[in-house]
Formats: sequence, C-alpha cells, structure tokens
Amino acid sequence: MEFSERGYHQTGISHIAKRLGIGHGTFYRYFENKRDILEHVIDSVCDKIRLAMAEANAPTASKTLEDYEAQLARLGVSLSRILHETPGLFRILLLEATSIDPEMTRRITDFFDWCARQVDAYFENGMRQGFLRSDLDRQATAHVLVGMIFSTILMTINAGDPDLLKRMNSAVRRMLLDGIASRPDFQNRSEPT
Amino acid sequence: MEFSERGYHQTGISHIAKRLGIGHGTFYRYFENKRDILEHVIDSVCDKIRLAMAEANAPTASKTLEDYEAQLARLGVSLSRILHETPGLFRILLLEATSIDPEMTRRITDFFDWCARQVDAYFENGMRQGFLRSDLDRQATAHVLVGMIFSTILMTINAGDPDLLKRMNSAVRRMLLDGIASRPDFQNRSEPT
Amino acid sequence: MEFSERGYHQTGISHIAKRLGIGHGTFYRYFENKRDILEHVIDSVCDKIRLAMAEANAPTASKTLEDYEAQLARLGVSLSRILHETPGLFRILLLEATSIDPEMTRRITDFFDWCARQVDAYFENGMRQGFLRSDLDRQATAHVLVGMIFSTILMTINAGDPDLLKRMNSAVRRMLLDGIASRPDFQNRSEPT
Amino acid sequence: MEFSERGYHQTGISHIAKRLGIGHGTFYRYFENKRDILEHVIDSVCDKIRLAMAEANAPTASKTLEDYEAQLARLGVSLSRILHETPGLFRILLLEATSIDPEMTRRITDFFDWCARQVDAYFENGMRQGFLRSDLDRQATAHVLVGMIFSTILMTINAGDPDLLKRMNSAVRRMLLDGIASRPDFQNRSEPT
DNA sequence: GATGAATGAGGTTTCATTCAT
DNA sequence: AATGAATGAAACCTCATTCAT
Repeated sequence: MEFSERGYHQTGISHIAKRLGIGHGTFYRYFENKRDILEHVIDSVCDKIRLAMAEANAPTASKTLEDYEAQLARLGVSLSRILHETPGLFRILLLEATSIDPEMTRRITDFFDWCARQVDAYFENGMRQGFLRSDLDRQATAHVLVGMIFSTILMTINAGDPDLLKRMNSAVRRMLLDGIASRPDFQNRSEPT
Repeated sequence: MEFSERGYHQTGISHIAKRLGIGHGTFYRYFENKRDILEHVIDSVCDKIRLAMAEANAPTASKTLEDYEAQLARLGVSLSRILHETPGLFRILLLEATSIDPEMTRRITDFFDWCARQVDAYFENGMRQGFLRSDLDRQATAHVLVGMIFSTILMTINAGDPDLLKRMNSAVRRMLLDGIASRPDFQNRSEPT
Repeated sequence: MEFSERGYHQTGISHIAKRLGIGHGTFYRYFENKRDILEHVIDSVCDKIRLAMAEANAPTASKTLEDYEAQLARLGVSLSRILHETPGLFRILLLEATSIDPEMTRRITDFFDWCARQVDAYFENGMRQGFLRSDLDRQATAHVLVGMIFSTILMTINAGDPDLLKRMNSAVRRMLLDGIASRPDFQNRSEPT
Repeated sequence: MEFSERGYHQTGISHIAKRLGIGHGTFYRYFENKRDILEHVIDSVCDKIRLAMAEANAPTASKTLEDYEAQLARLGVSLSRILHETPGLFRILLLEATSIDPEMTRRITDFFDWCARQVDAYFENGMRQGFLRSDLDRQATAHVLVGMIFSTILMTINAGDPDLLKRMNSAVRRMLLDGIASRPDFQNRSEPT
C-alpha cells in the first residue's frame, strides 16, 4: 500500500492510481474519498486482528496458566504472521491513521478499547480459575497488555533487527507472567516458546 | 500548542502565527519551516523526558528491588507531571509526529531506542546486583518496558477516565516486577504506590 | 425536463439517463452531445411558439384594430397554454440556454429576431390597413413587443402569484394598443379579455 | 470582464487571473469564491441601475405627462450610458447570472421586482396627478415596463445594429404613452426624443 | 524587525465521453 | 442495441513560502 510507504498525506490520489495501473478517476468509482480508502484499510487490519484474537480461542478455554500461556503464544504467532504478510498495514494503523482527524483517532482508540475488553475477559477467566493473581486491576492491566502488544509491533516495524520481534514477543509473555524480578525462593519457569 | 488540538496537517502557519500574536510572515524569522517548529516541539518533549529519566537517579543507584521500584515510581511521577503540565506534547510526539516524513519518524524511533538503552542500563545494574532475573533478555525487555510506558501515556491521553493513568501506572510496575500469575508458594508483594 | 429543475450545468448525463430509465451510455445513441439535447429542447420550444404564432392567423387576416386585438389575444392564449403544459421549456429557453456558448446564444437571438419579423409583418398589415399609427417604427416596435411578451413569460415563471400572467397579458395588450396615458378627449377602450 | 465574453462556466479562475495579471491564488484574497465574484458583479450592476433610477428624479416629481416623459427619457439616457460604458455587465446580469443556482436567480428576480415597485410608485403618482389612465393595473403594467426596458437592453446587446437601442428606446416610450393604435380623433403626439 | 500581499505548485474531485462487452 | 466501467482533462481551491515595504 502506497500509504505505508509514503504516508497518507504525502500520497496523492494520482500515486495510488498509478500504482494500481488505473486512471485516477477510476479510483472514485470504488472509494468515496481519499479518506474512505484509509477507512477501508483500517477496517481490514482491525478485522484481521479481531480474527487473530478469535483464533487464539475463547477466553474461557484455558484452565491453567500453561493453557493461557499457550493462548498468548498462539496470538503472538497470528499477529506475527499478519505482520509478515502485510507489514504496511500496522504502520498505517499505528503511525498514519492516528493523525487524520478526530473521528479516525476515535475509531482507533475504540478498537484498542475493544481489544482491552477482550483481554479483560481472559483475565477474568484466569482469576476465576485461580491461575492469575486475585488482586489484579484487570482493566488497567488489560490496557497495559494491549499497549505492550501494539508497541512491540510498532517497534519491530521500525527496527532493522528482524529477530527483535521474536525476542520482544517472548519478553512480553515472560514479563506478563512472571515479571522481571529474580525469585530466590522460586524456580523460574523455563522460557516459553 | 495548536498542533495538538488541530493536528499538524490541519494547522496552518496562519493559525500558529495568530495564536502567537505575530504576523505569519514573522514566523519565518524564528523557524525555518513549518516542519521546523515540529522539530522544536519534539526536541522539547524529548528533553523533558530525558530530564525526567535523569531525575529518577542513575542506573547504578539502586541496590535492591525496592530501590528500583522506587526509581520506577519516581519516573512515573515525573512523566505524570509532564503529562499534566503539557498534555498536548505527548499527543504530538506519539500521534502527530509519526506521520510527517521518514526523517521525523526516524527521530522518534531513535529516541525510543535511546530510552530503551537507558532502561537497559538499569536492567544491567539490576542483574549485576542480583535483584533481577539472570535470564532476562535485557534489550528486548527494555524495549517492551518503553513500549508499556508510552502506550500507557497514549491510552490515558485519549481516555475519558482521569484515574486510568494512575491505575495503569501501578499496573505497569506490578506486572513488570511480579507478573500477573498467582504465586501459591510466594507471598505477593503489596501493591506499590 | 431535468434541465429546467436543476439547471443545465448542474444536470449530469447520469441524471438525464436515470430519468429516462436508460443507461447513461445509451444516451449517446440518441444524442450527439450533452449540448445536443439542449439544442433539441430549444428547437422543440421554438417550434411550439412558431406554431402558436401561426395559429393566431396570418398577418394579413386582420382588417381592423379589433381583429388585431383578437389575434393578439389568441396568441396570448396559445402561449399561456404552452407555459401551462410545459412550464420548464421557457425556463430553459430564457434562463439556461442563454449561457451555454455563443452559438446557442446566437440561435436564441435569431429566434427572437424571427419573432420580431413576424410581428413586423402584422404591423405592416396594420399600417397598410390604417388601424396602426402611420409613424410607427415598425422594426423597433416589433422588437419591443417581442421583448414584452417573453419578459412577461419570464417574470410569471419566477413569480409566486399565479394570477400575474393573466394580468400582465392584459397589460401588454392594453399598453400596446392604447398606451398608459389618460385621454381626456378619447373614450378609453374597455379592457380586452 | 471575462465572464461576459466567455461565459461564467466557460471562464476558469485561471482565465480571470491571467487577464488581471495576477496569480490565481491572489484571486482568493479578494473573493471568497468563483461565485462570489459574480455576486459582486451583479451587485455592482444593480447598484448602477438603482442609481440611474434615482437620478431620473423622485416618483412624485412629475406633474404632467410631459414631465414623466422627460423622466423616462432621462432614465433611458442613463441606462444607455451604463450600457455603453460597461457593455458586459448587462450581459452577465441578463444572460449568465440567471443560470448559476436558485439563490442567484432569486437575487435577480428580486431586483426586477424592486424595479417594478419603483415604477409602480411613478404610476401611482401619475394616476393621482391624473395624467395616467385611472384604470391602469399598476402592478402588472409596472412589470411589463420593466420587462420592456431590460429586454430592450438585451436585444440591443446581441444585435449588430448600433442604432437599434435608440430606436427601441423611443419605441418603448411611444408605446408606453400612446400605444400603437392610430387615433383618427386625436392628434398624435410628436415623436419624443 | 515585522508584516501581509502575492504566489503557484499541487491537491482532490467531477463528469462528459468512449468503448469493450 | 444497450450498458456502465474506465478515463483524464480540467475545475476549484489551499497554504507554505517569499519578499517588497
């Protein structure tokens, strides 16, 4: 997508049309607006992510910490796959679309909130099942986890290091589950894959 | 700042000049460019954050987990103060400046990398002192922590809930240090303020 | 006709095609051009008017002022009927078609000239018969009469008052034949219907 | 004015700017819109005409038919002068501006109505003074007179004959005051100049 | 130093017309 | 014969930047 390479505002309709090999008037047969195409892109990436979260199983599917860890790993794999297949989409979602207009910002904010509510449901299940801390501030922690995930994606997009994604992915899970503190009294879990 | 209310591309030189109470030609005596002013703003916010990190003490200052926790808390307080004093600056840094051009994106990316290197130094100290896990992927985890911090700020900017910042702030420290898993064999630390 | 409701320039080929219930490509089987359809419309309205003038009898048919007055009345009735049946046509002729291009303006000008020549023939007959003033500037007065007629139509199109046409119609005939001056020495003709 | 030569829709901002010898962006410092400039032109021509009517003296100034005839003659001179000085203005008013949009059409219609009301005031005075017919349909006749005047202007704009204006001008006054009928019993007034 | 009038590149969008199906 | 997808010329308009005053 031209937007992710050049940026939304730097991309003219003529650029898009030229890349698609169509006349620039043709563009307006399929999209209402320049903004309209961005909306479609955003919708598409959000849908992909929603699907990825759904594929990671229902919130109530995990009975143990290991189950939950596996769910998280599957989500990481799904998101990595999306990132690999369509690397531009996240750039548009996270870097470009945030500065178009209040309505678009709202749309993205709402999507993050939706993600946080999903995570919240997982947390609720974990607390009910007893494998998550009972004193968890579910809502706040869910937002933090969502932030971790998307900032991980963002940072690996812009990084040169192709290995960083995998390592941050692991670091997220490790930190989420165990924290970073050493445990003199506790056998550290082995690194999750 | 006009940029944070209206957005960079929606803000004209005339808007800025009017707010500053100067003629819009005069603007060019003080700034090279429209882009130039954004650069100044970004530099200013980055400086504020660098100062906040410096105020939280040197990486080697903490000998125990409690020290480190206190450092983190001080950093949280400092950032919260900046956010409170100049709420627009972060919006510009995190939402607007990311979509200007590759050079500007690079500048922000580099700043995040710098932050991550700072955090890395804290982690190195913690591992040397023995209060952080010895198997920590320092670099990746540092990036994750930076991502947590800035995504927390970002999310609280756009949220209606004024209390969310404090709660996410706590959630970040809690998760960072202990993870979210329950510890049948371990007395959970009390909630840090 | 779409042109009279929306205006020529505000009307797209697609509007016309939709109203005709055909695809907008099909339009070009029946008309050369967008302009071409306007030409047809103009031709049609001019033909109607020419027919109306013909129906009012030959220029030489009237022997007396009363005959001529009756001819004028018949013409008024005919034009009123056209105006009532197809109110949009005059709007197109008098308001829209005048601003398309020089050729179209010329066409309308020529039509008015033709009308004036017709009127001229009536005047010539009237002068020969002796019931019109012998010092009449036939050509100029014919143009004035044509102007009166069409401006009457135009003004009644845009007026809210549905009675205005009839009253202006009478006023035209009254003014034409007797003028507006009072005649202390002359019994005013009774108001013609 | 470019509008009167090329037509409103055929005239681009670039044409106007080129003719004025300014950059086309400069145009927008002085006019809101393309339409805005037309509005100014229309206002200007209407003002000229209003002034011309005012110069022809107050409605109540004439005590006799001769006075009124002189007023009419002065009005004719004034309008002829405007027509001579700025021939394009009337073309725009009468041919172009009528097909822009309903609001503009309304504006012109309203102006004609205003003219008719002025004429009405003259008629009222004439009837009160007794030099105009007592059975005059003032409102309708006023509209007809206004129509005569403007259609005279319109026809002479488009005619090749430069003498036509003067002749139609006379014909209007002659017809208005005496009609065109011969008067066996009445000494025709001599042709007014 | 300060100003704001002037500029024109460049953007988005419309729509009459063509032409393969 | 009928269609409507495709086209691209051309329109209007914005706004960052310059420069004479």
